[in-house]
Amino acid sequence: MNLEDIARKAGVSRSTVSRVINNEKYVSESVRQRVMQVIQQERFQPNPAARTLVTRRSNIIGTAISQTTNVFFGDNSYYPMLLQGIAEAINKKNYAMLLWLAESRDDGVSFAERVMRHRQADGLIITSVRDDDPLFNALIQQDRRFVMVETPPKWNDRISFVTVDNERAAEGVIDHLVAIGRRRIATITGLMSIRDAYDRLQGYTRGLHKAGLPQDPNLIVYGGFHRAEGYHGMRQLLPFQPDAVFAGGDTIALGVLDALAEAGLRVPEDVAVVGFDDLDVAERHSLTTVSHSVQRVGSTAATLLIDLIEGQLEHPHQIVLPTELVIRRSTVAV
Amino acid sequence: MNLEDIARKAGVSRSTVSRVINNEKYVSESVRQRVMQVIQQERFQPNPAARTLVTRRSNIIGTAISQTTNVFFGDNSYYPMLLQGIAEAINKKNYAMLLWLAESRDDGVSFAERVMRHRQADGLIITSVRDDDPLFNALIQQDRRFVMVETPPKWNDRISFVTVDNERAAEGVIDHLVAIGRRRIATITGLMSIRDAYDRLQGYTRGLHKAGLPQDPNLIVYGGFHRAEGYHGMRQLLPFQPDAVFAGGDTIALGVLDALAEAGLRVPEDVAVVGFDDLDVAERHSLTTVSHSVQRVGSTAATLLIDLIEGQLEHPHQIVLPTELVIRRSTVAV
DNA sequence: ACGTTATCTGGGAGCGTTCCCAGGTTCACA
DNA sequence: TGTGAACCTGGGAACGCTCCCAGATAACGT
Repeated sequence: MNLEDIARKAGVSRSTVSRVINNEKYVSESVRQRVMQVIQQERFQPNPAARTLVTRRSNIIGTAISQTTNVFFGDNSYYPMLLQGIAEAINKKNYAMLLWLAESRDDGVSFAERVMRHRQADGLIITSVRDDDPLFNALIQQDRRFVMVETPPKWNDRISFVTVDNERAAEGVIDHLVAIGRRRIATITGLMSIRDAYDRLQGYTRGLHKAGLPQDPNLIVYGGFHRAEGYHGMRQLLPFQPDAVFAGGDTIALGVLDALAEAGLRVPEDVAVVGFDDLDVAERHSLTTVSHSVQRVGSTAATLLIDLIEGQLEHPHQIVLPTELVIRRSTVAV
Repeated sequence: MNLEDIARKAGVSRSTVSRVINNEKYVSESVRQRVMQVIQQERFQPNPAARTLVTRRSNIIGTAISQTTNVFFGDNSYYPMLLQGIAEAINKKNYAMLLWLAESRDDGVSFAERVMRHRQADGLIITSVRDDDPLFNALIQQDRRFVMVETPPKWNDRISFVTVDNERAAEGVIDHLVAIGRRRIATITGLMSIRDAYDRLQGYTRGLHKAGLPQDPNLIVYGGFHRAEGYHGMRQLLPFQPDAVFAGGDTIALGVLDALAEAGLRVPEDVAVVGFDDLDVAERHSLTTVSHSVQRVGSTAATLLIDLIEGQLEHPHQIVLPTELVIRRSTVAV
């Protein structure tokens, strides 16, 4: 069943059917009605491949999450929330989403290669990219259209991205901790090869400086975004008796709470804890955290990408979303 | 850049380039080398739309998750795990995945309509379908190829699906609870309109019957798969003093634990708790549960679908994966 | 009445592949 | 040396759309 068939049944030409389907003007009302009826009756849907072939648009955008298995799910609802946000925006614009998840073990074909190989998408959303990410580099090299969630590895003003002001937000965290009287403020960072994590550390440093507090290297632990890393990080910090810990991500903070509970320390009386991202677990654990609506980041990124694709926005375009410090019982007892 | 361009540069014909790309025989080694070199040098990749147009294959499979926002993430890592499993299988076969997530509010276009509209996928994986699911019905009506994860609403031997033997597994749970001396065994079910939940309840009933225990209607609470529903369900059960609770899903079980903790009851001494699915949270909460590797369900479904698409398997095909009762501290104290 | 313009309709060309067939060469074997 | 099979290569046709142009008809102002 194709345009020609519909045309025959409606007693018009292929072109006219195409006009009706694409809602173009210059079709008389009576003809439009007749064609519509045939289309509905036959449950006709135009072949997307043929359409894509000529328009060079698939109305599909791709999302590539280049993280290993264990990060995607688990405590970490970051990616599901991001996906949900992307899906929302996409639906609104009548696009579809192609999803690639990296695996821990790459059997032969690398993740980047796999993503690059399928070229059906009009554009890509990528996230959690490291400095040396092969996908990132391949995209640039082959001049493919993409938007990053979070800040690009090396600041590059030719890249479009959506992020939050990590540095300023982190600084705000320190302000808060100082305000509630903490002086030995530690931090456990996320992966330093991810720009956001790095920026949060910068904010931490600036916050301490501003408050006139000394920076003790013993109070900085470099880690990753996993709960286990938060746990071990905190155990490493314990001997140095911090009275507050700023975790570079909520999942890390959960690990911190685990370690503190195990050590018999009270939160927030003995140690105040702050996270980042405001994942749904944060509320459940009464965790003070920096909120920036991960879903909103996702939908913003998708909307941006689609606007770029449709030429309604100039490339590159960069968006910094606001953050908000949500104060819960992990820093201020009720 | 297309086949013809490559052909010209390599001094051969379009057809020959096509043969090289598709790794067909009847191409001399020297020509193959020459063409390959040009392809690599130009970083040529064939246009997927054109290819799809003629082959009627996109090498894309779709996954539709028709659940509202709040189920997708949160405590519930079920879907992310499923996706990861699907992604693994898909990667292996060199397919890509199109993902649709339902939203809570449908703005105009329904979820089913949206999924049906995009016809790029060679087949679909659908999950968490209710009795009256419009997507389910539309797929059948329009004769689209699909595989269900979990048992179809009404047993229909024309549908391909992957599931576990929910009834038998649930029965095994009751056997275990009886074996550790429990007599007042309650259950909180998932959504009854989802077949799996219904089957688990059947297994519960059969288990009680087999053990010669009376079935007390007060000990059955009909709910949904959310943590909050587990919590409220348990509060509803408290007056009837059950000594064990079989939750129709791990997320429900978490809610049960919340309510028990709040009521000051000990697990498992006062009340034993069992879940279903063995999500990663189960281990963290030492929850006895029925394990069936959600990831494996996902990869099995994807593999099945691809085999059906490629004609290596007859449609319909139905797979029941094994389950295993994982005993942890929520039923047996150490 | 006649141009001029807006409205409507149809058909050819082309998007970039794969598939099929025809023709040419090479090779094994009688 | 002839003959059939296997091997290799090229070009036309088709997949189902959109885009462009040409032509027909209606509407309008002078």
